[in-house]
Amino acid sequence: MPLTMKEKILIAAEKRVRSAGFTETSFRDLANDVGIKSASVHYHFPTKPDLGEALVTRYAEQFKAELDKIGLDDLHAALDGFISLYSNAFVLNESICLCAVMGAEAIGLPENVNQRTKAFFELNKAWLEALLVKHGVGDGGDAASLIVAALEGGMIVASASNDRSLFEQVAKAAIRGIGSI
Amino acid sequence: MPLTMKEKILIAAEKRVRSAGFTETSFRDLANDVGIKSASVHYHFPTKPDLGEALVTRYAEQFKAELDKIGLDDLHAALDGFISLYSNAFVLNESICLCAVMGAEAIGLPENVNQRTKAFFELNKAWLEALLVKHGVGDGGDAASLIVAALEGGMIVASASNDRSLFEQVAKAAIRGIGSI
DNA sequence: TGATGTCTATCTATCAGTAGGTAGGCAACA
DNA sequence: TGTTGCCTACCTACTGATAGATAGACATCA
Repeated sequence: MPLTMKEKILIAAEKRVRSAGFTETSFRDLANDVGIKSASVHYHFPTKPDLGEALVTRYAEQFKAELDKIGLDDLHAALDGFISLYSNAFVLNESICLCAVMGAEAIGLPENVNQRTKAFFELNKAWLEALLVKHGVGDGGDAASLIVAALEGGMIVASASNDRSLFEQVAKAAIRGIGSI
Repeated sequence: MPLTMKEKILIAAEKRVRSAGFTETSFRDLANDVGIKSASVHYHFPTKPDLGEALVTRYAEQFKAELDKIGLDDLHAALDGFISLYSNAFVLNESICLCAVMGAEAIGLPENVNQRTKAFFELNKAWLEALLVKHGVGDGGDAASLIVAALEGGMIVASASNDRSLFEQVAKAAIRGIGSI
């Protein structure tokens, strides 16, 4: 089945938002990307908050699908898999996690978008916490929060510094610190 | 000595950028904030990259001045002082760390701004690393990177979630994890 | 079968508002 | 007199959003 126009717009929007931010992403740019006019983008997403909400919802769903593929039996393999998801989401000079961008812009963003962003972070923490509890490591909650925050923050520091190794350093340190938290 | 107009503009700009982002901050808004016209703002900061660079430079200098006030002899007191700086920088629904915002927008920002943002992160890591080394804790570098990333990321997650306690949870977990990293 | 109505997805054209930036003038002050 | 700091007035480009039209698909009904 070929992509629907709605899906094409979301793909283009994700790319732009993850590299330039939500506010900097315009309906005209997206229209150009997919080969229609900006008025037609408004047909699919009446307002910008509508677009933002759909974008984060879709991102979280895809992320969840990837999480569900990770086996939980081997603690270290699972943690490696988790970090790989973040690592793949971070391409130097191209993109960082959609929700890191949305989170940083949060204060000026519509409430419906922030709610979806919050849900993304909760999804991640819940998955991690379940994994840690299953293996009797840490107290669960705190370690999970720390890891998610460190990975998101690590992406931002590494992106601003134009140095991918900074993200990898943070990711490794986060894993190594587990158990003592 | 009363504030110079340049200083007033920087204060207004910092407030706006930290709550709404750099791209969303306009010369007109700033002019309005300080009671002059936008053309006059251009007199002090010819272009937007000029403004951004001055903004981050000033922020880093002020942060460094605060860091220098923290005594290094007591490890835990020093860590508490460090985290307080971040904690004070984070006011729910009002502002997060300037460099968290700049870092998240980094890909679409002028290079001179990114360089200053990078310098801010390096400043923080160097201070932390020196503290940890002095007390023979951790291997220094990795733990310092993890803490900075976690604090920046913690602010973003907490801001998007509209829940300040998330930041505090991350901050505590980051400190507790020290030594094992 | 053919006419009628409705829905989808797009178009053109336009709106008011705002963006960053510039030219040139004016007044205070060293 | 020259510099500083601000002004008015303007420019071009772009923003999100809307109105109104249209072509084609499909379904209902005489």
